Amino acid sequence: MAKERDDTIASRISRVLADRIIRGEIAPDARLRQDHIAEEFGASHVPVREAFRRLEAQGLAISEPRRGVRVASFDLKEVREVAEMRAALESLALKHAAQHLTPAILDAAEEATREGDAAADVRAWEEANRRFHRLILAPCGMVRLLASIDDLHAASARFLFSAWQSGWEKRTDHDHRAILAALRQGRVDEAASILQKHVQWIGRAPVRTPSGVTREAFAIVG
Amino acid sequence: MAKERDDTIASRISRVLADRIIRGEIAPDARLRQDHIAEEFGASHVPVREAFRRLEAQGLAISEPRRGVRVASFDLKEVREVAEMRAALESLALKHAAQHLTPAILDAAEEATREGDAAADVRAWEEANRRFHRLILAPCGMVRLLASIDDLHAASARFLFSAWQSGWEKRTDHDHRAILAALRQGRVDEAASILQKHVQWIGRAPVRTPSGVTREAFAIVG
DNA sequence: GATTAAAAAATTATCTATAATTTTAAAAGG
DNA sequence: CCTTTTAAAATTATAGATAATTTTTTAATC
Repeated sequence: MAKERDDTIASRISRVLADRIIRGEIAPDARLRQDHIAEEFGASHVPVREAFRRLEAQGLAISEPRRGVRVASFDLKEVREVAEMRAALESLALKHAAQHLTPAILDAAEEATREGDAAADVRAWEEANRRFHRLILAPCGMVRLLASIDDLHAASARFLFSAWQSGWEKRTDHDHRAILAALRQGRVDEAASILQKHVQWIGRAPVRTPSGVTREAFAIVG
Repeated sequence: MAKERDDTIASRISRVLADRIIRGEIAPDARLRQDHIAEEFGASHVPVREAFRRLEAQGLAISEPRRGVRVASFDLKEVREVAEMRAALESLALKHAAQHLTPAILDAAEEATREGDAAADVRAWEEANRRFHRLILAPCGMVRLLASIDDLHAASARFLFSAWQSGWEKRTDHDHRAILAALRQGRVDEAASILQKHVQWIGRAPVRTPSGVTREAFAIVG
């Protein structure tokens, strides 16, 4: 088994912290204390601080000089912002990816859609959904664009896990199928157009806060 | 004058290095040696390493574990990629900014256009051009989107300075004026459409390499 | 009892020092 | 003379220590 990756301690810490923030294990506005994290990972704070800079760049943490780092908070406005950015960038990526899509890739994407439909919880659905998008977009081969889209997907997942802490109901993803159908027939613009609307669909879910109040939470569900 | 900003040594170093990379003072693929940089700034390598992580996130540097950091190289493909990303994101920003644009802002943008037309060298033109774009886009108030656009502008500037090391010729920016005219008349979609084509316009310039060979360089000139 | 002031504790930002790795230079062999 | 091997220098990555700042706690005052 691959025990040691060729990566640094800092990148490992940033990956684990990013994951925790996305999954909501660390709450928005919670402080990220470098010494505590360093101790947990059996490292010094130097790599921890480097990890912080990366989380900052990904929009997952906010750093204030001399006052430390805290988990970035978010609101409906930012959910909308991420949705629109995803719509713009993913449709761009799809237009370039289209010509490189093979039947095998489209089949894999269809399989991912089926897995998403069958998913029993949010986490499984998110994984399958992200895989679908990655599959049809990656062939564009635009490194920078794909990196930006990945960061936006991380933000999306965070919104989603925050809104649907529990109670996921299965549903058939008609958009994904319509996108695949259009791509199979070479109707690229139509596929991009469906994708654009698809990722802008914002779902609502009731959320019980610790204080017992029930408020409404929003998230991108595409 | 403001002697000390409320920011950290790491952010100061990252800003200075970013500037140098953008201006082409440090060549693509050149190694960034942490101890040397630390010494130059009278600091230790801890803040230097933090600065590296930020440059990495901005796409200005590439880090390979245990092998150090080097200035990111780029090619025509990436110039195109950045142009397309800018087209997608800037038109999105403009659509949202439009409703918040005031006559004062549009006048300031027109002034920036005039300054760009009158610019004697690339650097002055780039500064004015970036100001124009910032002015008409910032009112969208979408923090994340604007941050992404800023990073893309940095990349654009780098391409530009690399291509036009010398020999800038003045030209009247008809696109900027057409965009302003459309915005003044409330024709937002038309303005966004012109902007979209505008930033995808890729200019060509002959460049003499150190070895004496003359090749063609490409850059976004919008 | 709430508010302000002072002291203590915790935390950040940075530097100096050390081990591990990579790059460069030199030497040996074909 | 070119290739491979070995040794030296440079460089990265990390740890441990220290000064400065912020936060928390405790005490004092209104």
